[in-house]
Amino acid sequence: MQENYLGDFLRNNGIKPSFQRIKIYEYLLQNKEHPTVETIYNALNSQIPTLSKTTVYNTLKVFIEKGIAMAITIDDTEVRFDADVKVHGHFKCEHCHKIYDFEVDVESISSEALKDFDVYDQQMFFYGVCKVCKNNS
Amino acid sequence: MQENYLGDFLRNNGIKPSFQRIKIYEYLLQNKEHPTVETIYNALNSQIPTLSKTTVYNTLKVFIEKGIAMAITIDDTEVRFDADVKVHGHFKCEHCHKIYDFEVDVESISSEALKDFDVYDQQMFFYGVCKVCKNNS
DNA sequence: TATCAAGTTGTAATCGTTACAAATTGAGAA
DNA sequence: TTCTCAATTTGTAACGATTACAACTTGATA
Repeated sequence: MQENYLGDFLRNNGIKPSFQRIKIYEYLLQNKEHPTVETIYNALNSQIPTLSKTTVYNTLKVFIEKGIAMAITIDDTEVRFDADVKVHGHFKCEHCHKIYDFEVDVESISSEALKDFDVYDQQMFFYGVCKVCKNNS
Repeated sequence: MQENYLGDFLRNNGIKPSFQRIKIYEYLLQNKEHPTVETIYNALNSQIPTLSKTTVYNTLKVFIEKGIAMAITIDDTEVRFDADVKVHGHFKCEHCHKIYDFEVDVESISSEALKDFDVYDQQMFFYGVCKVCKNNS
């Protein structure tokens, strides 16, 4: 998890490993609660005082293009980001607003109706009340 | 599909059936390609010259609260709307930008990880290239 | 050390959405 | 019918996340 390792990882994915890019990717790896641009920017601004929010936007865009991160639009007022790019579902608790990951059996979803379609990406967003909030009410 | 029928339907769902609300709901029923606010507004503005875009926003919000429509945020640059509120998936073709509905076996998705969660809503967004665009390239 | 492309930064612009106050509508009461 | 009041509609202004853009900085290479 050192910067060398991250630098190599970025390079292997066709991304020139600048200091900002390494730090942003490192943040995504260490903070799996699907942070927003705002959250990432605020968290890193203390380490990188010159950081620009535009850089955060640019960098996440590069990560997504290169396939090492993905955007989670589970809430239409904010875009969140996730360094876990394997197919999995997201559950948003409407009470505590926390977002949970959950496993999905990909095969079982692929519908007969899509058999002649090329599917490159899948997003599954569930909404409701999580176990913790259910028990506390 | 007359206005009387729609009026009763809205009333039965706790929505006072104004002229604007009937027309907007009627539009959703007749145009199943998941229109945006902009599209709905432009389409109805000729029939209802005094229509305000705010009314379209307000009305769709009411429809969603009362459960007779849902928002489709398959693309983070535009919110689309659908009067079909039963659980189903949406596929967006990145080539022609058309959005297809597809059936989903709800039971097969509900994950073990969510067994103690209350799930009120489910969205499934798939992205790729549709059959038509595949064959044309 | 010079060069130049790539990356970063800050500001301004964009645009979908929401807030808000005024105008309109419509149902029930008098 | 006319009055009243709450609900609905309307238009404008404000908001805020994101993007455009131009200037500045960085770092690899010659």
